[in-house]
Amino acid sequence: MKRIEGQQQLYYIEHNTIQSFFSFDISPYIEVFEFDKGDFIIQEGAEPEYLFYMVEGKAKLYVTHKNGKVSLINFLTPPIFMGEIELLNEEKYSKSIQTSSRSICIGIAIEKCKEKLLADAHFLKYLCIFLSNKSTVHSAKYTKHQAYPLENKLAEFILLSSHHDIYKEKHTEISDYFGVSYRHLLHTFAQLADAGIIEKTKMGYKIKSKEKLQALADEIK
Amino acid sequence: MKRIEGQQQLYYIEHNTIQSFFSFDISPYIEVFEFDKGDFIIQEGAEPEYLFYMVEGKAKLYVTHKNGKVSLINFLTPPIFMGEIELLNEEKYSKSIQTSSRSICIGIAIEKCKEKLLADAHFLKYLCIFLSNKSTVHSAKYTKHQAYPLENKLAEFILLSSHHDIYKEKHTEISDYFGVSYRHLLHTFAQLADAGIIEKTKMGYKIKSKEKLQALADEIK
DNA sequence: TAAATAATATGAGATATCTCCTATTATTAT
DNA sequence: ATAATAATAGGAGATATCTCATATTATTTA
Repeated sequence: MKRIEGQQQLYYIEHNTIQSFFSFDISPYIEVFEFDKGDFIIQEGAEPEYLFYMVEGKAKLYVTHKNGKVSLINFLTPPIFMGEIELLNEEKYSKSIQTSSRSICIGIAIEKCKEKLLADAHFLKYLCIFLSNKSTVHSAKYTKHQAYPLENKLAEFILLSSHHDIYKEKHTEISDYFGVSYRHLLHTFAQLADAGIIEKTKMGYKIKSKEKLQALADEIK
Repeated sequence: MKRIEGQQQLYYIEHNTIQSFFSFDISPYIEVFEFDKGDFIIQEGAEPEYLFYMVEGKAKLYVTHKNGKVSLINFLTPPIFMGEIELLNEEKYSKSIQTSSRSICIGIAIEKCKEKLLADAHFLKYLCIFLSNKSTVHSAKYTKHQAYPLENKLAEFILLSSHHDIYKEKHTEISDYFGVSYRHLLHTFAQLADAGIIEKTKMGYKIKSKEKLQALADEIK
């Protein structure tokens, strides 16, 4: 992680709509950070210092369980706020956020302007909408995940994350995301391949029948 | 469902802190409703009319899946806002809320004061905190549920919902809540009974070993 | 460039959970 | 009070998913 300053810092601030969320001048309170691939933006248990707004890159939200199991809760893509929960409550970070590619985040120093933020109706309204959407998406995902077997959820996911009919995500990551074992994920891929719906190639999995994949995905609400 | 008016209406308004969430006089916009056991406060697909604040009673939040399966997402207990998501976004209700006992809700007519609400920093701050807590709880529940077998989650639930070491919830409801089949829930109860941890009586299940139950629950993060 | 680490792959057997079926007992509505 | 409906109960067999073990192949790091 490193601070970005000067000309480059200005670039990121001006090319993003960060100011539009606030009704006061936010510039005195912001810093721009660059995170390398694999860096942690936020670490479970650490003291919150910044409200982050990711403008470039890709990250993953994790939680660690007592039994050592790690759950990948979500993929985070810009533009997105991170650490807003800790802004609202006096708590340490309860989850980790790790980049999966080089990322740029605008950081708003919490200590310096928490009070201003929490009195700004414009910002709060935006934050409410953000939180409520998050809650909707989350709740949909949750009910889905408990009501359908992996085959259906995977079909939906393959359709969403493939490019030009090629799927090439990391199995280790995706098994975490779905909260299933690596082994079972592979089983399910093999199952889809056996049914002639996808095919394994050097490049990744090739979608052979979008219709059948869609039919499986459509069984989900 | 029936409107409560006059003296009784005043009672409910004054004995609750509803005014404290707003920085303007909310009284012109509110009505008090009484719902009988089993009534729907909110129905999936209906047009949002009120932001509800439940002050008495008990309710359940449901979603219906395409495949007909119904998931009990949560138990709602006062004081709690309901329909706040639909206040923030232009959407129909996406879930149903059904009372499980006679309930009293204060309803705030959305149409009449949506704009005032969304400009009130005091209310918005409270709503942000409410939404963020909801999100935290929800996310904890979600990751828990996908990382542990029913036995552990049930142990935790029995400890939480028993009174004087007697557990007596409806199996049908609880199997929905955990998103498992009724059959499997019974299996798991039988399993705990076989292990001598609980015992079935006419009154409900009696906890024989709080320690063992706690040990099972403690395996969860 | 060798060694270490992470990701992929697959077999075998165990466990958690599901569906379908069939009875019995409470509760609710006519 | 009777019929209808909802809740409880448990058997049997299927399926989804897990754990553990073991190789092979990429990718990263010293």
